[in-house]
Amino acid sequence: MPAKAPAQGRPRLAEVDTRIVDAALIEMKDKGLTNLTLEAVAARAGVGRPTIYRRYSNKEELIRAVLTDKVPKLSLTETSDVVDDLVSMAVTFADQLNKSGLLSVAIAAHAEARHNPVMADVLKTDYLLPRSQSVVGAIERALASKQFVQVEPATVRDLLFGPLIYRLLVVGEEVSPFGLRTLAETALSGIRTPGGK
Amino acid sequence: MPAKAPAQGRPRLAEVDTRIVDAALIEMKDKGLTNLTLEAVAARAGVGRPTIYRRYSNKEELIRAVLTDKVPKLSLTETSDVVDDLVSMAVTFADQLNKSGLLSVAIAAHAEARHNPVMADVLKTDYLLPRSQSVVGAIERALASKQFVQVEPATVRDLLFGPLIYRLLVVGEEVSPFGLRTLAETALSGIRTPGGK
Amino acid sequence: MPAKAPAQGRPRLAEVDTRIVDAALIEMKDKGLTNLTLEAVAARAGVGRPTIYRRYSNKEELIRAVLTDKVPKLSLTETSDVVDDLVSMAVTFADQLNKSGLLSVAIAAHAEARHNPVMADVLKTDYLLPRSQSVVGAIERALASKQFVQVEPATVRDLLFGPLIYRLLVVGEEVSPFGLRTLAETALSGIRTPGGK
Amino acid sequence: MPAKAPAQGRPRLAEVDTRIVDAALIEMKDKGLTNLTLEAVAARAGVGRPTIYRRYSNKEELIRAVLTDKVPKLSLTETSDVVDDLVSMAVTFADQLNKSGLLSVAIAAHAEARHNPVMADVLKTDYLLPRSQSVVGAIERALASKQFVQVEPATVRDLLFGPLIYRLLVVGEEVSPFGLRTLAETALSGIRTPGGK
DNA sequence: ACTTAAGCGAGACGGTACGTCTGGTCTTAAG
DNA sequence: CTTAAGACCAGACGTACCGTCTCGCTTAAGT
Repeated sequence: MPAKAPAQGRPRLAEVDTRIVDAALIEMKDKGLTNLTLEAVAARAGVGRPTIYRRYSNKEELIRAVLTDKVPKLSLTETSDVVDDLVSMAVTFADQLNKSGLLSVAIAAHAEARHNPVMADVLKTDYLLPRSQSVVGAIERALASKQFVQVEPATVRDLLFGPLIYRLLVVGEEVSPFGLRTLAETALSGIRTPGGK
Repeated sequence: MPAKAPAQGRPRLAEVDTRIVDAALIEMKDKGLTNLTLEAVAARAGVGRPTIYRRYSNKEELIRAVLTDKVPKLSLTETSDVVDDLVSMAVTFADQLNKSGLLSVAIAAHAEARHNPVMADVLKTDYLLPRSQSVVGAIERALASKQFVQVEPATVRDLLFGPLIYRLLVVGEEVSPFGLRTLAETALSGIRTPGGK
Repeated sequence: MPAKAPAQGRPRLAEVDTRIVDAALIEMKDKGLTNLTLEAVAARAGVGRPTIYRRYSNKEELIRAVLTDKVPKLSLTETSDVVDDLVSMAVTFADQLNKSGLLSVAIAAHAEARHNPVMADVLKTDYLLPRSQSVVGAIERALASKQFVQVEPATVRDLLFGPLIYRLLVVGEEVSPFGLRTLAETALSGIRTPGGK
Repeated sequence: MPAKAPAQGRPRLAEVDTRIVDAALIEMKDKGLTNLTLEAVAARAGVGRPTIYRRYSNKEELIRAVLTDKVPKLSLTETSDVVDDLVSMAVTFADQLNKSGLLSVAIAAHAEARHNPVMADVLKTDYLLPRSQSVVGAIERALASKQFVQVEPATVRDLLFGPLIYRLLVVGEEVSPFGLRTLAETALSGIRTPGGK
């Protein structure tokens, strides 16, 4: 979300907002976070550099906006099988993240966050927090319905997302959604209660 | 490994090699890959910038050298319990990687590799390949001894490392080796054969 | 004269132009053309290095600007005595050139021009051409008024400036304007018509 | 003249001396003093850079050597006409200097000397001093024989060399020895005694 | 309808880092 | 001790971006 415009004067063009974020996304996918230049973003968006800075006070803020706007939401379809809901959510998310080209951006942002408090805050506030709602809810529902043996919710989260992200990151592009689903199911199989459906 | 020096003329000082790589490691941990400057590396190493370029033709090559030299080797202790060997190896590796500050460097390198064929090659050649030997060997031994149900070796790898890396990356610093071990064991529990010790 | 700024965008600060050329002049006098560094010019002018390159694409262009802006014009006072006008002009010019510290710069530029077509063009276009107007005019007036025996204008020019420049160059700093005047008059005495006033 | 070699050990190759100075001369003519690099001299001479530094402690010393070795001596042919001897000497010298390509080197050295005491000393000691012997002698003989009106010897020198050097420097390459002679004779004509031959 | 505050593209500005080149010094192996 | 080769530190080169700052112009909202 860009910094908000003052009330007076000419209003900002909404179209410019989207041109900037779209251009930034393409540039990130092309060049990576390291080699991302606002100059190229501005050129691709057909915009002056100050027009970007008017909205985002620095590169981090722009990255934040891209992550916020473009990373897929976690879509939770609630069926009778709680565990299957979890798996579907995680697989869909990982696959979309990978296909959209944002996987590497998100991962690079996490790495950057280690040395960069601003980026850490960006991630926590705009990336993880809004997404953890769905995940934690679904996990707690699964735990409550005794689908899982007694484990920490964080453990479920790590078993669910860890292998998916790791495989996508290490292997590269070509991973089928089916393979991902199998992997996620296998990862969770160790903590499923024997009687669970 | 730096570009090799010619046979003739004054030989390169080995000490300079190590000063450069050590300084680079510290700078990476301090600033992150994105904000790594060879100027700062040179200053910290007490070396002229051209002396770095004599060894590494660009930033990527230097990062390659750091990853090659400084990322811990996978130390495999062979006991009677093959699965425990695997877990120990992975936990030790992940913990060392995290504690040494190289986790974020390695992860950022993976993200970078998505857009940068040179970096992709660096990772494949100098990072993954030499380490996969031990892992693949141990996994195949575990499979052969029927400790695991019949799965792809890659699945074992992803279940083993995925959750560990994911947790360290997402959570941040403070994860105890004990917590890591529990996580890894839980991840593998789903593919262990019932009768296996 | 700096490369002209585009019409659009923020206009260049005229003050920066003068700060750069003034700083360059001081540096040239201090260090000589050989040891002139744009880094030092930029520092003295309180300006970033790219700001200089925006105006002058290289060192030669900057030197051209200094020669164009700072070398004294030939001031011709027209009295009844045409020859005295010539002498005054030459002596004043040589003395100012020497005192301003630009003598060595101009001479070094001439030497450089032997190997450097760009510099040769700089000299011809910005240094000699605009100054030759006055000289040629005055010489032709002197020839027309029969003050001189019949000689080439170029001969007059060389007799007039040659000894002055040579003395200043070879001897060094301390030459009085009076000595210069005597020298110039002596040089021309050989071509003056006997009856001439 | 290079710094003298120690008595002990392997003697220096005399051939290396000449290869260096010859290469330096060619490079100077090609590139000018400003762009002269010892690297290029060494390469052209087929010699290591330290081999040059062993003989000449810096660039100035090498230039000194070239000026000393390669600038033509003033050859004074003593005939009955003292003034004609002077003119011949000056014209021959200027013409050779020009044709050898060393004119610009010598001039650049003079300009450099303004800011560089070492170069000033080089010129005074190795260039001007050994040559002024002949000139001063010839001038004093001319003065003694009443060929000239009473003037300073320095004035004669400046009238003689000034116009020649100036013309060669300003005009460029194509000046005939005959034109030079005429110019020199004209310059001196103003101080010749009426009765002189 | 007219003022006014801000948006906008372009590009200047002081900096910082890049990757390269040279200067003068030093170190090696071979002679 | 000399030689050719080449490493070493230092520092300048010309270029690319950064984040900020004007400029001339356009565009709404509020008088």
